[in-house]
Formats: sequence, structure tokens, C-alpha cells
Amino acid sequence: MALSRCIRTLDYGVWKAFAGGSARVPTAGDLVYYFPEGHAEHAIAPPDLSSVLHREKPFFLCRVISVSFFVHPGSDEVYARISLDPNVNAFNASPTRPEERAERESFMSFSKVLTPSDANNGGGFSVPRFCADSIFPKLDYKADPPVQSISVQDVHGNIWEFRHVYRGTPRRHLLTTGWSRFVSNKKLVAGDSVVFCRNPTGKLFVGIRRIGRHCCGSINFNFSPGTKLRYNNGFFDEQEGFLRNSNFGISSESVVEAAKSAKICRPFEVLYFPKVSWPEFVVAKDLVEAAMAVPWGPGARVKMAVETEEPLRTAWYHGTICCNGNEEFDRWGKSLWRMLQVNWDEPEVLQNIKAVNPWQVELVSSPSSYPVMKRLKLMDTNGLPSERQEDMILVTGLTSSPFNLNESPIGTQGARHNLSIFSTNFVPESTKQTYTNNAGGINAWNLVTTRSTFSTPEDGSNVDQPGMEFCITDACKPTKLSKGTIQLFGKIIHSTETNVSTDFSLSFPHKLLLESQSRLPAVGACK
Amino acid sequence: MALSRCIRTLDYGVWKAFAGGSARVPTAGDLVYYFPEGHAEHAIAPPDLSSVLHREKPFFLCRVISVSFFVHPGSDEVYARISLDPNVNAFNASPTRPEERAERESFMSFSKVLTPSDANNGGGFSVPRFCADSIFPKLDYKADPPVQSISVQDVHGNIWEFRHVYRGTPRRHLLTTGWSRFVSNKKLVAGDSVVFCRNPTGKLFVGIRRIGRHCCGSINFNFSPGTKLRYNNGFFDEQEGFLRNSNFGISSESVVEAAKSAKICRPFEVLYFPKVSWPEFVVAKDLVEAAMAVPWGPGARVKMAVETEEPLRTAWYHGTICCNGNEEFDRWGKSLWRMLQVNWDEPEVLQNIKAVNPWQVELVSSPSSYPVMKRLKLMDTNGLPSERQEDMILVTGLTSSPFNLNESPIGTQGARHNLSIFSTNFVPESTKQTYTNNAGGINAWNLVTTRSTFSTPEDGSNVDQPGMEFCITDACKPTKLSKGTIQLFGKIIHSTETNVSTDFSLSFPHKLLLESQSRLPAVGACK
DNA sequence: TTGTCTCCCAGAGGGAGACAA
DNA sequence: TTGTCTCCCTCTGGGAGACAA
Repeated sequence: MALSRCIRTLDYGVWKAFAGGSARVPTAGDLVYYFPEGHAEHAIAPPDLSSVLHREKPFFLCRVISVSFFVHPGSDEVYARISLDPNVNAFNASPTRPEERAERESFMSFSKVLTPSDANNGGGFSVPRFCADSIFPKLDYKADPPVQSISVQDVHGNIWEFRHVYRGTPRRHLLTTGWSRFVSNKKLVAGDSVVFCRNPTGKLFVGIRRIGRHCCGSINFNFSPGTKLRYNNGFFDEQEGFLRNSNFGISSESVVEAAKSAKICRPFEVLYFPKVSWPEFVVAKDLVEAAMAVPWGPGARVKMAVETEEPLRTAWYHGTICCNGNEEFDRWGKSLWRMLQVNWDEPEVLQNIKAVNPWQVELVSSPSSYPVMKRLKLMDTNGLPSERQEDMILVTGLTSSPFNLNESPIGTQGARHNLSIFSTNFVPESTKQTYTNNAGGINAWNLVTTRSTFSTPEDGSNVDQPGMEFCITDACKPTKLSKGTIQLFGKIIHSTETNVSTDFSLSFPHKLLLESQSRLPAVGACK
Repeated sequence: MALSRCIRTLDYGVWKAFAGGSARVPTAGDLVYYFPEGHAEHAIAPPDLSSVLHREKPFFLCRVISVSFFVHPGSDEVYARISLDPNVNAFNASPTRPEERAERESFMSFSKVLTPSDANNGGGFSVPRFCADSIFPKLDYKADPPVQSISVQDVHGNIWEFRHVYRGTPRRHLLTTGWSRFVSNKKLVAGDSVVFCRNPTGKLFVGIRRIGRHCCGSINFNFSPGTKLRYNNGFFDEQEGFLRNSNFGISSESVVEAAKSAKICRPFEVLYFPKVSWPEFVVAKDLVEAAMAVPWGPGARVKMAVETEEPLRTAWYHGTICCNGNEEFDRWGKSLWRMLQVNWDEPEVLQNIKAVNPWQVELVSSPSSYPVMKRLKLMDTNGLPSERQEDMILVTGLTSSPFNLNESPIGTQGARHNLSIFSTNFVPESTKQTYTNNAGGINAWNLVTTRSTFSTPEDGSNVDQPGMEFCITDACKPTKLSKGTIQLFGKIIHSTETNVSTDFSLSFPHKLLLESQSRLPAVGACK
């Protein structure tokens, strides 16, 4: 085995698969807002930004110069480095090449939270049928038992061999030989996720997402513009080998440096650690501006999607905006960071999240009994409210591809194909699995199926269509579902037809917004 | 287990035991010569010293300010940091406190090169009786079988538990339970050495010396004055854990910086990695001056003790000085570094050691049939040859304590006690073991017992007397020994008495020289 | 005295179907 | 479909004496 001390860069496809559904990074050329206050929350020590930030506008519109993808040499966890240029007009980088985008979309991955049986060192890995069918090479089912050896590459380039067998009564897919070694070497425990990923050529990759991650550990990952990446690994124990919590941290100096650079309009770089429940600090311009168009008033009812860590799932929490926040919600020019003060209905759960960002929450109802659906004031590129104003469903992070929304008029065939995945027997079960493509797609925190018992096309072969990302979580336990409904940002969509695609297509009139958000929803893991 | 990432400092006693017999460090206050040319040989890349060194005097007399002892967090190997001040008159540090010296001398250690049986993961560790008797706690031999659990601390403070049992027919001491885990965790292989060490309070320590060490690896241990210690561990492999060769290196920059500092009379620091067969570059002033007093002439016969690495043993190689070297041997003011060119009798063995330092070799005979014993010209502290000149045996690295030479008149009781160790059955065997105290003592390369079958005091309890360091190597295979002889620097000492202490005491008339050399023989591992 | 061998037992590792959720 | 259980086999780990160097 080769030394794996060097900092490795990853292809975006692999990176995205391993980073997980809540990890979103912008693309070179995108416009974003950089919030030093949010950046500061990621630092291991509170940086002093008082001398750097302008009181009236403590955030910066930036152009994304480049995004690089890395892997921690110790824990296998991934992170990204984002180069930003506050001089938004000077950008002349070429946008993402079409073939690159195509490649991204043909990466397919499947993630599974390890069960105790999976993580026990005595046993194997129970492979969900979906993963076996769509990610792994096809088994020869004529053999008895059907068995093959699969070679999977981890983020360091190391090859792991697993015995993949289809056996038992009833039959199921298992990884046996090799799995135990993998578990012990990677120090996996129940609750961690493994991600199997197949690139366009059929090569398999395996990644890891660990539970119980806390960004601000004692180990400092220093990074400041112009200096080389320095790192402390900090994950090694003399007798135990790897420590599970191999924390990175962002130094407070690097935050101050980034903010200073932004202030004086010089390019800078930030590191992004995809971790659940951490608010993003580099956010898509359109997303921010759309959120700022919402009439956030005291007394308004909001809800927020929270991904818990163990096991990975999404829960919705409701609350009421109180009047302690920034009271001039509709004005630019004050700190937007955590400007919304919310009294949560279940304060014990969100006791540490008193103040949230507008783009983290959805308006459920305004104090004056606003419509249930979220209202948006679209703004033009100058940040001024546009005259167009209408009710719509804000679907962040949704690519056009899954439902062919990048074509107008909107086709329904793609939607049927892909939504049919929801309506197989696979969906209504209580699972903790994520199937993602790596181009964005529908994120777990955006699209939550509830009470979905759509009628099922019997052909299961549709499931390995590329261009999808969704998450099946505990939130979609079946339990006597009403037929044909889906929830999008709190809106229960009722389907009276077995094919629900029309409901979706009618709900997405604003192609421009959708597209920009699919490319750049937000940076940061929290949603 | 606690994290062991930090650079740990060690007590000298433990450090010395683990560093091995050839590892010698000066004491604060000592006068030494610093040879940048020798320092350069330790660098991972050849430093350019041409602009720094004075052609006529490319070495520097320095005062030792302090010596600190460290352990590599990955490999358990030890190294030292030596602070030097070229301004020798400015020194005002207090010399080593007496109680510290006393503590050093009461450290006892025993090293054993692992046999294949020891290092096989299937088995235990065969404990030499001597180690069990003198280092380990006493077993209760009335039990059947006699067994105890011993707790041993490694250089990181981790405690290892071993089951120590005395069993088998015939009976022998073994470490069973716990040993295998230790071997695999430390990645020990046959040929590595373990060092068991007992401090004055009876606490046990265990250290490691690995074979196949090469200082100049790809990993750079940068150290330069005024900067913090930076280190790359470089010993970790993704799937294999520790790599065996976790090399440190000295950067070429640090060598140049040290030489520059010496040149401009500013204090600096160097790192010393105790490795066998590496020539020292910080050498005791007295040792250098004594060596320069020897009439090294072309054609003179010399011999040199060489410690091989696998297994650890000392061999003497003979050769003849040829005329290619520095031809003005007796003059100061030219580079002394490797000034002696030697044609070795066995060139194939020492093909890489064409040129040696005067203090590495002994004069066997001058071209004009000089006496066999090495002649010394003692010099006063100004470096001028003193008028006193007489034959003597140069015993570097010998403390006064083993033979009570620090008392005058010299007692013989201590000598009898300690020399009796040589004359037990333990000695004449072919072993690869080292028993050391940690105050210097007689080093393996200084005192080699040959054909020693001194009569034996039957009381084996004498063997755990502190205050000794000696090495029993393959060089002392028994094979029909003549009775009562010992070889010191080539001189065969014949003992006509069963107690040979008189021979020793008569051979050491120069207490001053002995004492200074016991405190500061040389820095560097080669001898 | 101690290095190495073989023997042999206990227990971990892990591969299989049963069965239930 | 898949999580967990139990069964049971295999193999390694490692503790013991035999025996020879």
C-alpha cells in the first residue's frame, strides 16, 4: 500500500457522493454571498471581526473562482476549498464544461447507514437490493449461490476486495469476506454510513460518513490565502490506531484574513467541511435574495428542516418568529446572519438554534394568516424586488434533470420514470439510505416523501437511471399512508392519479430560479 | 489511552537505556567540539557549507548549554536535542546536580535482540534469566508455576501488561499474555531490540531499538534555531498502520544555520539521533584533543570498533593509514573531520568508510613499531600539548562508578562485585544482549570481554548491582578461553587472580581524564 | 540457559440459513 | 426486503512441554 499522507484531491463526482446529500458546493463562475459571521462559527476559536466588517453590510457578494475537493488522509472524510473573488465583474473563468457536467451526472452512488449487524465485527454487510442492482456489477444469478468478488477503491486509492454473495432464504445480497477488515480498518461503527459509488466506466468507489462529527475540535486545520495547506492529523492513538474523531478546524486567523480580503476586494479562499447541521456561510446569491424577499415578520410561523446525525434523517421543526431579531427584515444593509429569532415549538430540541438565517427556514404562515405556501419576492440581479410576485413553491437544490424541467414544455416521462422509484416497495419502508447522483438533484431536506403509496410500475429496472438524488429516511415511515401524496416544503401534494408527475410540473414554473439554485444552492451543511 | 501526538521529553535514565550503548550525550557545561562537516552527513540533502566554514578551522569549540531528550511519537525511537554555545566563557549553567547523577546511575536496563521465536506473533518472549532476576520483580518460586503480571510503561506513558511465567522443562522465564499484542502494536520484527528498564523505585519501562534504521529518509525533521520543532511523522499507512521506517531527517538548512551560528558565536541547537555506525559530530573536547596527540602517521596500524546493526554486536576492524589524508596530522588548523585515510584489511566490509576521525580509531602500532598501547598527549585546556605524556589505556565512556574510580584510593569491592557478572555462566555464551546502567559506563565498543572465564562467585544476587554498562556480544564467544583475561582497546588484560580488579585499577591512573570522558565521550552513534 | 519445535485447546472470526419485522 | 439471531465450522492465537543447541 502506498503512503497516503499527501492531501488528495478528488473528482467532484466521488466527492459529492461521499460528502452526502446536504453537502453542496458552488460551481466556478457562480455568484454567492460570503458571510464572515458564518465563517467565524466554523473557527475553532472566535475570531475578532469587529475591525474588519462593515456594520451595515457585513457580507460580500463574490464570484466563485474555483472549487477543489479534498479528502482527510486519516478519517476518509471529505472537504472542499472554495476560491472566491469579491470583484465579481473581473471573472473570466470558463463555466463548467458540458462534458464535465455530464460526467458528474453519470456518477451514481448509494449510501447506507450501517446497522449494528453491519458494523459487528462478526458479520457481513447486508447489501440493499437497490445498491446491488444499480451500483455493483451484475451477478450471475444462474450460479448457486450467485457470488462475485468486487474491487472497490477508497478515497486514498486503496483497493478493497469484497465477496458479494446472494444467498439465504429468502435470498439477499451480502458482502462477506473482506467486509470485516474494512470495518475494523476504517473504525466504522453502527450509525456511520458507507457510500458505494460507480463512475461512468463502472469503477467502484467507497466512501465514509461518520456520525458524531464535530467540526470545532482541538485540532487546527489552518488555512489562509497564499500559504500552503498545513494540517495536523491528530487522529492517531498509540495503541488504538486511528481515533474516530479526527477533527479538523478552521483557525480564527484564517477567518479574519478571508474577511479582510473580501473587504479590500482581493480574492481569497475558504474551506468547507460538509457536516450536517452547520449553517452555510457561502450562499447562492439567488437563494439569499429570494429569502430576503419573504415578509419575515414577528409572529410569523416558520419551519426548518434539520438533519440529525445519528441516524441520518431529516426532521421538520416549527416555530414562531419573535420580535427580538433584526426588525427591518426587508432592508438590505444590516447583518443578515441569523437575523431571524425563532421560538421553536420544541425548544428542547433546538435549544442551540435560537437565531437562524432566512434561507434556512420556510414561512408557513405570516402573522396575518398568510397563505400556507411560501411567498417569494423575486429580485432582479441588482437585488431590487422585481415586480413579478406570485405564490410558488421554493424548491432549493432541485436539478432540472430529474424531472426534465430544463426542457419546456416539461416532459412527464422522466418524472414518471424517476418518481416510480418512490413508488416501488423500496420506498415506503423505514430505511436510512440515500441514493444520489452527484449533480445536485433533490436533497433529503428538500423532498421528503410522506404517506407515499403511489402505484408501482413493476419494472424495477428503472431505478438505475442517472440524474437523481433523493433520500429515504425514517421520516417516511409508511404507517397507513393516504394514497398518492408527497410533501414539498411542507406542502402536501395530493395525487389523484397514479402518475404524480403533473403535480410536480405544475409546481415549478420558474425555471430560472430553479436552475440557478440547482447549480448553487448553498455552501454549508445545514439545512 | 491518551493521545501521544505531542513530542515527549524523557528522563535521561530512560532515554539512555533506550538509546543503546553507543548513544552518548554530553552534560550541560561540558566542552565539546562541533563539526559542521559531520553534522552535514546527517542531513537529508548535502548542505552547502562552503560559505560558512573557515578553511583552516572548520570546527568550533562549544559549551553545552543543555541537553533534552525526546522520543519519536511514532516509532518509539529516541533522540536528543543539544544546545551549544560557541562562547565557551559565558557559560554559567550549573553542572549536573549530584542527586541527578545518582539517579542516573541507579537506572538499570537490559536489552535483548528479538529472536524469530520472540517476534513470531504466535509465541511469547523468552526472558533471559538475567533480565528476569535483575530487572523484573522477584517471582515467587514456591508457586507452581511461578507466575506474575508485570506492568511496563513505554515511552509514551502507555502501560503494557505482561504475564511473566517461569515454566517448561527445563524451567525458563517467559512473557506470554500481552507480549503478542505488544509485538504487533510496535511492529517489531526479529532483530529489533527491546529494552527493559527499572528505575530506582522499581518502576519498569520498555523501549525499542529497531534494526535497519537509516537516518536520511524521505521524511524531513526540520529543526533550526529559534523555530519551533516541526515534524512530519510520515509513518502512517492507510491500511497497514505504522510503517516500520519512520525516518527522521535533519534538514540541510538546519545544518547551515547551525554552522553560521557557531561561526558568529551565537548559541544554536542540534539534534542527535542515536544510530549505530554514524560518526559523531559533537565530540568531547578532551577526546578530540587526546586523539590529536596521537602520532598518526602514514603506515600506522589502527583498528576501529564497528557496531553492526543486525544483530547488535561490535566487531574490530584493522587497517593501515595511507598517505592520502591530511599529512600534517599533529597540527591544529586543518579540518580534522575524517582526516585519517585508512586501507582496511577487510575493505569489502568497510568499503564505505575510507576516511575516519582520529577519535574513532586506535593506534595499534606506528610505522616505527610503536608500543601496542595507545599513546596520548594530554593537552591543557588551551589545547596545547601538556608536558605530561605517558602510556595509558584510553577508556572512553567509562564512568568512575563501576569500579569506584571516583574514589581514591580505588576500592576493589565494587570491582569484584561487578566484574563477577562477567564471570558467571551468563557471560561466555553467545548472546546478543546488553545490560546497561545509564550513566555512561563501559560501552560495548570500549569493553569487550574475550576469553573471560574468571572464577565465579556463586552468589548470583550480585548481578543486579547498579552502576554498570556492558555489552555481551558475539565477539565474546567462549571457545576454550584462557583464564582471566579481558580486552580493553585491544589490550589483553591477564588476570592471574580470580579477582581482576587490581588489573583495572592499575590501568586507570588518570582520574581527571576518565571523569570528563565519562560525562562526555562523544556525540554521534558511530564508534 | 534458551531458541525452536510441535501439540493442542480455546476462542475469535465469520459464513450460513432461520425467522421475523 | 433486510435486520438480527443462532448455529457451527474453520482458523488463528497462543500457552504448554519436548528437545536440542
